[in-house]
Amino acid sequence: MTEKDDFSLQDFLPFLLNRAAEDASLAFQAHYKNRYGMLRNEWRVLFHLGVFGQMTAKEIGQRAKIHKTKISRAVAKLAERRFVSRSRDEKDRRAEHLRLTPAGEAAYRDLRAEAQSYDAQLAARFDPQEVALLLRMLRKLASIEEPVSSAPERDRD
Amino acid sequence: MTEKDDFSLQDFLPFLLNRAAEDASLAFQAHYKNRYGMLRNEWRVLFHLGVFGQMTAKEIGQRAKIHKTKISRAVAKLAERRFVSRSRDEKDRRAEHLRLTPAGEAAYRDLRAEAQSYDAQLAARFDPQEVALLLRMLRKLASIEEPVSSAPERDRD
DNA sequence: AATTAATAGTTGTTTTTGTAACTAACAAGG
DNA sequence: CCTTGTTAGTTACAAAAACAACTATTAATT
Repeated sequence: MTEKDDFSLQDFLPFLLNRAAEDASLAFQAHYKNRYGMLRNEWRVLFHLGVFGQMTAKEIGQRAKIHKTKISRAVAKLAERRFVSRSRDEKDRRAEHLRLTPAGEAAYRDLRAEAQSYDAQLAARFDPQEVALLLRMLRKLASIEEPVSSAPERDRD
Repeated sequence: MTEKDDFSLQDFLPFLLNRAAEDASLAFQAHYKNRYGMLRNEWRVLFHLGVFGQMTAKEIGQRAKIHKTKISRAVAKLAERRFVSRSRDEKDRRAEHLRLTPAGEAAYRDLRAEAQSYDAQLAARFDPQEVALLLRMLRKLASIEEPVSSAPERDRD
């Protein structure tokens, strides 16, 4: 319609990123929410443990940039549902090592499969090299270091 | 770190998009939050009114894909602070036309300037044609129609 | 060793959000 | 008109997030 000036909301990156994130998350959200009653931070913690194996809450927080309060509550919920188990570090008894239980592993594998197929579905809407660029740009915006798989990244899976 | 399988969180679009959106929104958020005590939905409503002029809550909701409840609360807050004024539609007395007050216009212009300079700052981290592609992809993911430039305008909804 | 500072994680309290039920106005069919 | 259905917007209540204060343990300073 008639815009009053040259500013366009649809070109404003923070706005667009939030909208795209919301829309793109919706379908996946339904899975972890309906199937496992998980919250956003819970699947994030679950996935970090699934991908990286044993970690402390602090390490998850650093890697995912999630505040310790959120991690703590997400872990409490996951532990209550026997998806993660905790064990104190003997050297530093403040720290707690977290890992998935077999039930947690199962949930992770299930959701990971969903994630992969959903991701493929999203990516299929674009050319592969466009997707690669999108990922690189998003990682840069999110201050996530590039995966150091091999030489300068070119292709992914 | 040693990943246990071929799944990578940093390549998972919903995750990446959320992370990028959070990070990219942080600096701008500080402005509307600290300067005007606004919430996310409040600046969205303010911007829609600033960009498009008079609108009803329903129209804002459709355009921004924000639920009417959120709009209602955001408008109530903005009206309370005398940033927007409301007037009933005489033909349909359910509908309410919203518009910015002079104070609202001033806040909008101020925040718009912030938005533009912040956006330019973000965009400067990439090549212009990369940014254009990013915007196009994000709009597609967010189901936002392309801004009318070459193609004839298409009326939806 | 005693004091102070720092760190890992938790808990409590206040805001914000999400969901659904609600009111008021209009619309259509009988 | 009168029922039934729809729409615009609000409100109430439950769920979740944000922020800050707290405990327990370790590290640093004197």
